[in-house]
Amino acid sequence: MRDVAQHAGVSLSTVSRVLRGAPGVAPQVRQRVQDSADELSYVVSRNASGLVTGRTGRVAVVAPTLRPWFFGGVLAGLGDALGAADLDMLVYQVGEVRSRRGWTRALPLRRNADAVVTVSMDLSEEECRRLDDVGVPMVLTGQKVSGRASVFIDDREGAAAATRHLLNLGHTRIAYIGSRTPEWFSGSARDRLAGHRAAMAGAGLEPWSLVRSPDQEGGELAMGELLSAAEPPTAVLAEFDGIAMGAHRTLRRSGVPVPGAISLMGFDNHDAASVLDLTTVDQSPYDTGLAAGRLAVDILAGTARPDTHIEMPTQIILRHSTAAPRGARGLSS
Amino acid sequence: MRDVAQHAGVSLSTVSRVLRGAPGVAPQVRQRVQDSADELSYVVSRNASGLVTGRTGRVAVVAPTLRPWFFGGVLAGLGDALGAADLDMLVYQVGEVRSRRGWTRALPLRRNADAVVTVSMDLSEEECRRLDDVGVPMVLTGQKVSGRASVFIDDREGAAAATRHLLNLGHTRIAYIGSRTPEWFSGSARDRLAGHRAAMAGAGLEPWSLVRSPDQEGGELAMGELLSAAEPPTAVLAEFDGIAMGAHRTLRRSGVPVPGAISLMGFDNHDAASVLDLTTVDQSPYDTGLAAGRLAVDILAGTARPDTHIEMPTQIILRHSTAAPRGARGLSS
DNA sequence: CCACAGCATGAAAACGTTGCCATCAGCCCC
DNA sequence: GGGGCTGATGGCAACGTTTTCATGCTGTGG
Repeated sequence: MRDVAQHAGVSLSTVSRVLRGAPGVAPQVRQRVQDSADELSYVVSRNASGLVTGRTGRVAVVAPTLRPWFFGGVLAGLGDALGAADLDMLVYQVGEVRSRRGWTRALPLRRNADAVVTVSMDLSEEECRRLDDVGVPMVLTGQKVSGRASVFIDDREGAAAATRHLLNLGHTRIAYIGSRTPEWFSGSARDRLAGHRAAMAGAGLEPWSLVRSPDQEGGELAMGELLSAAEPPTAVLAEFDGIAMGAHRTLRRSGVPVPGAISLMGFDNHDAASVLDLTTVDQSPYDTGLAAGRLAVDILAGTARPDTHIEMPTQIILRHSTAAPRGARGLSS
Repeated sequence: MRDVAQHAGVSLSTVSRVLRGAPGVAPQVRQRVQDSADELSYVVSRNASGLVTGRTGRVAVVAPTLRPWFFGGVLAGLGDALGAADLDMLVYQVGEVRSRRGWTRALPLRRNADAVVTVSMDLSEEECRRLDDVGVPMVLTGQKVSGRASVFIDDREGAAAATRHLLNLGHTRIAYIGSRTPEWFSGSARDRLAGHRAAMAGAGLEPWSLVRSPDQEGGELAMGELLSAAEPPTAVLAEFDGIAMGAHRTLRRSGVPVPGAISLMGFDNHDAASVLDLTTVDQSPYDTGLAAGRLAVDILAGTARPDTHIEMPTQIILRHSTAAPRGARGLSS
């Protein structure tokens, strides 16, 4: 910066003003400084400016993992929203050791980010409070916590709608394949199961749910089990597309026609759902990320309240993996 | 930090030494300072320390987009590798406007990151040179540029091996579906096509390749075209799994059995490839990211040369979408 | 018993910016 | 024509660290 000042023949203060776009600089001088900066291809160090302003120009994004397709979409949305506000995006993967190191890892954020966005972290109340200690605004995605900025979908209603779709087609023997890890039953897994159960209860039917590992294999195994039941289901709703894909695989291998003998439905609208012609509940991770990013920006700007809740829409995507059960003549009503 | 010093009853210097793990502090004092820091849940500001050391503790990751599954894997690997070295990961999406803003966006990195990792950016020589101006070490992934640290797979050989697999099964009418956007023919697209052509030439066969848009739809359309040829192919190799999935969809809709009538092969081992039982060429984006992250760390530490090349392995994953053509009795030899 | 080495510790400068205050010039109005 | 106002500009302290250098203390060898 000193070099630029010298090159333009002005003081440090003036260069700083120009580069910050602050007022109080003659247009002519402003231009000259701008040119000098460009010529020396100079950019301000966020480090130094952050030191004095207290703002870092960075937003931390915390996710349990980055591998699944879902997170790429969210990150893309976040990146676009934050980039538009000239904020940089710091990405942290806290991994499965969250219970032990989770809050420790949160600390490095302390004065190194202006805001924190969590992605599908499924934080407990206590963890939320611990993050509050970091002292920066926080936006949660994938979960809804009262009093805190959240961007989420209505998992409960999504699963209920999916179930109603199957019910309306005339199915009565409907099974649900859910997931949980040995130590973790995620909030969205809980909500989807609850939504399914509520819809079943609404139709006066007994729920029939299996819980397996949250991956394709879980779906494969669960479907195998369902196929060997005394009276197999005529429709299956999976907690998410990955499970549905596993189930689909078992069905294909067993020669069970979909939707001929069994209707299959997923949740999330995974990239590959269209390949399998899988009926599913669509949600857009990109839009979720975009909304969360914008919310973070607005909270920082003071134009949004730090307890804003944004519900993202879900929508049933009808493809060809669901149909009326054999022998039915249409809507059950 | 001052608070910690006061709390522990020592000077700022000592606190700094302890927190940096620098030698020259009595074990007893070290412990006391550590405890104070923990109690006040204090962490150093990377901003301030970077200001004086010149190191930012951050590595910038630049990708054209973050949406596709591939990038999530790379980011996960990078995050793990960088996190292990206590480096933070800054993620930038430069988008499709790369031609215009590409080098402009590179500038903000100037003194805000210790190293730059590009992911599948397919940089030209000139763009590389422009990035050199940033003045920090740079690691390229998804492309091989001599004289610069690169992590890549051998796309050419992967495609050649895939082609040989089909040849060995006895196929002779093999089509290749490649991709390009109106303005962009990526390096890996070029290499895979070249590898396929070389293998075909090695077998004394004429290549038969189509080029479409780089998505499922491109695959669907191309497959439609192939099916209406005078003599359709008995095997199809797609540049990547997304295209193969599109092709698979067309085949399914047309009632063409796979691999009964047509063998289909992809590239990349997409999450969903296993669902379709698609034979494909495996590469691990996670491992690529991990290797690139470690390489960046090593270059920063001075233990790796900044022109190191790392070739990641590819491997053919045999599933059930490829088989000998009808009427063949086995290996062609 | 003295000199000196070696180690633990503290003091202060420096890093690159911003923000406040002072200065200065030009202008308007009385 | 002078006083006060406005707007442009420069000087300087401060931000929170690291790093260098100085200082004091302890133990050791001559």
